[in-house]
Amino acid sequence: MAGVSQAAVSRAFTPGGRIAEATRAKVLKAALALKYVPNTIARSLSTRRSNIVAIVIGDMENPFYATVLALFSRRLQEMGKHVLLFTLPQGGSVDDAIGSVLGYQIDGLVVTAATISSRMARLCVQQSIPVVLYNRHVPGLGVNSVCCDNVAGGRLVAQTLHDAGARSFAIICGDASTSTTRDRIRGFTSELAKLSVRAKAIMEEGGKYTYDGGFAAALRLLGGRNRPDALFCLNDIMALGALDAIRGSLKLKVPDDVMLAGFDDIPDAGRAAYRLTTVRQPVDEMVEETLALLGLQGSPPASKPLVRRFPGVLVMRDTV
Amino acid sequence: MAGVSQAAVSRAFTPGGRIAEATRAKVLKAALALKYVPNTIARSLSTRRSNIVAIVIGDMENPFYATVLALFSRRLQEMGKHVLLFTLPQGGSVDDAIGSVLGYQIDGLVVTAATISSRMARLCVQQSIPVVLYNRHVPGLGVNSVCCDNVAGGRLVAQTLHDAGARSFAIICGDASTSTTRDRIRGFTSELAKLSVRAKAIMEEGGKYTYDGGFAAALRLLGGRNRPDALFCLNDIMALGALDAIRGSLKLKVPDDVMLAGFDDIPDAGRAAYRLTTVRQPVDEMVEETLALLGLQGSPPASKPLVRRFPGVLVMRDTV
DNA sequence: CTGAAAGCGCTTACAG
DNA sequence: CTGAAAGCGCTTACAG
Repeated sequence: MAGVSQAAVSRAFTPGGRIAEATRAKVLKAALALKYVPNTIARSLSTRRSNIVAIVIGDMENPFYATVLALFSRRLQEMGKHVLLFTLPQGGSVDDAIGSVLGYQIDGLVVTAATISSRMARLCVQQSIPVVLYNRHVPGLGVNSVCCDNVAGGRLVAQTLHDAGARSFAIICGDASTSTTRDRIRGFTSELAKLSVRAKAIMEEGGKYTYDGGFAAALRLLGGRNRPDALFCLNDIMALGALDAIRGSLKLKVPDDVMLAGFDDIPDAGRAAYRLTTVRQPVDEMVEETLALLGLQGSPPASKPLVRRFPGVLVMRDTV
Repeated sequence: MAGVSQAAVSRAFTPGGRIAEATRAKVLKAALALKYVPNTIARSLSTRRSNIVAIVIGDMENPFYATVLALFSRRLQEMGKHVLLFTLPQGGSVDDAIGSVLGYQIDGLVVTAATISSRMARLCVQQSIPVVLYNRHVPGLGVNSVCCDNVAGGRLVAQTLHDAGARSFAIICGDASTSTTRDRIRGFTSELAKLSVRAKAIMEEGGKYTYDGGFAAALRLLGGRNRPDALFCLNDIMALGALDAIRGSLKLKVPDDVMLAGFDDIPDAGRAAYRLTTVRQPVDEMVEETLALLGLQGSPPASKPLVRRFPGVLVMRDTV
């Protein structure tokens, strides 16, 4: 209809393509009339780049990751990338979800609230797909990591609680196999050790990193006698559950009867109903760094696997 | 390496492909050794199906849509589909986001918390891409809709509030141009009219469908004299904001000083800190119906645009 | 600036 | 059950 070659049409749709303005105009006009839309799939096959970044989210129930997803999505779209989303069933394996995605010639892979097997990591490296683990670090996996400095965050909480007068403590934790869990606990307990709090004065309960888990853990921890002065919830969503249990079911006062701190700083945490003292993760910077490691910010993707840690900042509110 | 043709390899990777088990085994073994993964892009080009469903989310800040997204994502993955995610910048146009996606030969498009232009709708129809508007209805657009029965939901709230003794009312609403907004208001006011509440006894304030908007609207509505007996917040996230404003800033008691109801039933609504009376949307059924309309549930996609409305159910909690 | 042609990596009638 | 070959709809050196 425009009377030009296939190559010319291709150039007309390529930003910066070597084509006369007049020709481009003709092509675009015809395209409009014909409602022609270039086939992205064919383009990808030809160029060997899909313009797709895959994001795996391990825990969509946690508002923290919903926020992170929204951020990634917005930035990636601004950069002209498309995002392929994978959510994991509770305890589901990333490998299953990802296996199929390797065929997409994706430009990058970000994995949050989950890890990948070393086999999968090797496959990605081999296909030279840059991958970054967001909020998790697995030494020796050979992929990039972007994390909050969880050890330092744990220390911060310990200091804060101790400064506020707490001398006996409990931790409500989640999946103990993750680096996130271990690092936050380590920072917390090692700092308390420095402050000469004996390890046996620190209880521990599992809260599954969920609201309900935090709720139940608080009940177990504070229901009997021998109540600790302060609770460190390893993430905010568990802290909300704990707070609701403490105030609603246990009828205790926070921070008078028991103090409590979380980690993440999700939107809920700052609201009047909770006003949770917590450690804020600098998510904006962390997202940007992730994009950089993916090679999406001008500079090429890291050749050696890098791990970036960002300091969290303590947000003082009303639960300590 | 397996000593077979390209066609045989293809068949080996096709579930139900006509190939001898022994041959398939040979191919798979070689593939493993070579770390070969079939190129999905090429496959799509060849079959003209991408196995991709695109989801557009207008408002990722609202936990309700995060929940909906999680549901869609899970179900779609179970069905072997991949999901391409588009999030809209505040007030951003779907058309921009979607324009590029038409090239993906997607199997379907679901649009939530947003609408598409009639031009875009026509393009989709023309490319025979099934589209369903989730939680929105635009008469004459020519695409499917899956909605909560918002008019009936509004009525339900009106009855509930009136039964509880309220005689003067206020609505905290969002974007007035959406069907969702109009329908909920219409149901609410028409039911009140039946109960002989005069329209002028119903105030209205904008809350932008956000927490902060609801918070500010509650302040405006209840800050002065002439306080209404009850508030209908058109969605839950605004209701949470309103509740926090009422209890935290205005120091009023709910439901004694003022009653309040929301819409959606997001996870927060049921928690001890809020215990919000609201209308629950039957999201599971709505998601399944959406998938069915997309032609993903065995039956083919609807040939005529359909609109499905699902009744919401009133969840009585502590704010009425 | 423009076009002819090869090639991206699959799938799938068609024969055998 | 298996293979040779055409075709999916683009892009991109290569010539001109």
